[in-house]
Amino acid sequence: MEKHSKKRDAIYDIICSTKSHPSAEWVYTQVKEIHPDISLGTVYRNIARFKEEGKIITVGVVNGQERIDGDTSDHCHFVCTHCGAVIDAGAPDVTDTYSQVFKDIGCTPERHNLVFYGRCHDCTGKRS
Amino acid sequence: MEKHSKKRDAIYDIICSTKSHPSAEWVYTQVKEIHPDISLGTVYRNIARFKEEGKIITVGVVNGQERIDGDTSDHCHFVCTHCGAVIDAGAPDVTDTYSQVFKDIGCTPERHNLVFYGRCHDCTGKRS
DNA sequence: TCAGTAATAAGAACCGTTACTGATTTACGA
DNA sequence: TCGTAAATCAGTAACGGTTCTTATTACTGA
Repeated sequence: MEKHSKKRDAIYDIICSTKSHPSAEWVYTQVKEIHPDISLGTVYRNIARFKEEGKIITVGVVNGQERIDGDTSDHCHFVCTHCGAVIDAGAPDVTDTYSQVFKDIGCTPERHNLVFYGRCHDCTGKRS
Repeated sequence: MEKHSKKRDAIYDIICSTKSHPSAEWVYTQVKEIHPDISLGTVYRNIARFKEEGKIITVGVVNGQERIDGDTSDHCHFVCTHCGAVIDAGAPDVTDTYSQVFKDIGCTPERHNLVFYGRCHDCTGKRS
């Protein structure tokens, strides 16, 4: 019997309504506009729950903060090393390429994460 | 003019002499056997330096700890979600596949990181 | 030897995240 | 619409990996 929670729904809605691949902190500030009494712990707790339920995925850690994605479809990401933006970058099909490799080392891959690093469109050409 | 440092050399040697893709903590305990007065801060500082110099790369964050690799050649990794082991998994050739994607979104990738997750050979079939 | 500079040890500070506790909200049957 | 139990939450303390600070030490060239 899964109980519903307005705050949990709000957290999930905000995660799914953005393509910015947000951090917990960002989600927290956004939910706070709707539920000013929300706690950062609630955001973390529900993000962990969504991950366990497979409703969201983690993109990776950028500048020490974990970034999440409400889009669980098979796709990879581009991380700007200058401004920290995380951008969708299409769907890979690399698993087949590596099937023999994993047979050799006896590993059973369940998922993978392909991340490119570089400068995003806005940061290309910037000085510092 | 790069100055000589026995401890820095020891840190680098240990990183390069293992294929375990260690954490800073692991490197610290290893260097401590040679230099008992080594400081954890020194390990972190020199790891950061090696990264800047391009002498090592970071594999990713496993269980909250950053894992590094002295092998800077083009290859990807397998992370065991059960025991946390990081294993080399051959060389990818995915950049070409994505060249058009990056033209579309205007990003200039410099490097990438492909990580597979699952159970390693030893952990396949284990219960908990 | 000496001055100047880089590297270091020790530990405090930092910061994202997690755990805990008591209060509040939710689902659901009466 | 109530009452009740379980789920959820706010607030906050604690945790742990990493970074920063400061005093000290080691190295280099003169």
